[in-house]
Amino acid sequence: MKILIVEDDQTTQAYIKKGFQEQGFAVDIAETGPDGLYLATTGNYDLIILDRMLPQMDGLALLSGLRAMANLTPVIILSALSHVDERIKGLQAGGNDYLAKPFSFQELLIRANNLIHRQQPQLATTELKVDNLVMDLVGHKVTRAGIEIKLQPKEFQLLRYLLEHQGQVISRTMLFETVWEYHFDPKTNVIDVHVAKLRRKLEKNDPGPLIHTVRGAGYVVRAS
Amino acid sequence: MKILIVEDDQTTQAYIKKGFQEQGFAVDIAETGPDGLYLATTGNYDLIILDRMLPQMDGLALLSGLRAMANLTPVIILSALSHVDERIKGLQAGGNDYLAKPFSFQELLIRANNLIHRQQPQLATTELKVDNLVMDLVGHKVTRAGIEIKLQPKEFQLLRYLLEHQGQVISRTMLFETVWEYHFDPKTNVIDVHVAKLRRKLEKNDPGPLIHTVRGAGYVVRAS
DNA sequence: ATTATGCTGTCACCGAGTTGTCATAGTTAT
DNA sequence: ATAACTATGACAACTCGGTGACAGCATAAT
Repeated sequence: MKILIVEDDQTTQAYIKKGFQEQGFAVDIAETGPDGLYLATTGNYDLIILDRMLPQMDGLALLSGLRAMANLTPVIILSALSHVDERIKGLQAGGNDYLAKPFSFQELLIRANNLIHRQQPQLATTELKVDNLVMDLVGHKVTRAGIEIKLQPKEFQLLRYLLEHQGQVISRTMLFETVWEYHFDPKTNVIDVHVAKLRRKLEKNDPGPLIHTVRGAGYVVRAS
Repeated sequence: MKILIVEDDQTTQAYIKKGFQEQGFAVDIAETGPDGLYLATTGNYDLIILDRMLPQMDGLALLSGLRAMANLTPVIILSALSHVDERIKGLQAGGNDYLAKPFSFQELLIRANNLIHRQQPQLATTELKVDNLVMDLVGHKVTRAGIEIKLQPKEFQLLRYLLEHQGQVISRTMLFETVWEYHFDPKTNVIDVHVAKLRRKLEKNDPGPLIHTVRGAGYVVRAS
């Protein structure tokens, strides 16, 4: 995945760049409108993040130009101008989304992923740990105290998500969204069932519980 | 934090409601446009989530009506119509954000938090404190002077609400509305009972009282 | 094509954990 | 002193999560 950031402010630029790189994106930068337009038309990007106010050229002019060339790369507009009229102008110029500054990187990332149609950002991590449990994401292997534990795919995904958020209580809603990709309440106890199976496997050789139930809220993974 | 969901589809409605409740929001529901408008104008909400297509009344009509009454509560519009023109219409009618269905709850939550905590995006609180008591909302853990205190779900909710309003006297009516979701006078002393249990747990290791009774009015949390 | 195997989800039941009721005791204000 | 309000212990009712058995599906092997 390759994205282009068109932004003259050094701080913002660095902030976004670093964030996306950590998520495994290839990032190019343009600091001026003309540079941006040139790269955008030649670079074959999956996404363009465009600052509204640029030296030499308004971001929206760049965008209009790009669309005039029938280039349909998704564009997220960043701007300090958050008023409705401005947002409308941004969308009318061909922007796919409009984010007012200051924004959180997490939000930008979600919107970016939405536009790229990517489900799960690539994580930089290759191993997840808690207590004596190790999850090797690359080798798809889980071991506890050195003993390998065979997990089924769903169990693996589930454990992965819980480990990625260890210490946080994860609600069933969150699990349905991310692991099952259900975007409604399915009125079922699949999660409970899978958690039960996971627990049995994880606690077979070492009875220390890792997945804790938080009644009325969800589950947490933590060492204690 | 109190939000209103105006949505006729039962599934979506239940899904969003549950999700927000898990995050500690108080949630009201309206299924029709007129109901929604009535609640929206009288309920003093922090956020309204509005379905675009409602029986009897277009969601946008509701929104226009609301804005015409100078009500500025942030509104997120949900809609199956994702085309730019539709999004523009939504923003023009006074919407603060526009989310196309199907959407993920996490995205909705982020946008909701952004609108509610506009001044400091993404710094939604994750910890509440008073004196030597710390409530970790993400990990669902409560500690006093470093010692963990185990709370039952209702006790947790109750304490959370009190801490979110520390220094303010909270009436039983308010607690019934937000923590118990009773919208009438239930003629019971559940609250007293739960406060008593809470106090016992909180004061087990450090007798300094945190929850103070205000005779005839309710309870306050403060350090002294 | 048929069979075998393994994975995922459904369901019903059980029991632990949680919550509310009530009776009684204690406290405060007038 | 009395009335109104609040605290609390014991218990009953209920709710939610855990679990085993099984069904449906997909994939791989024959």
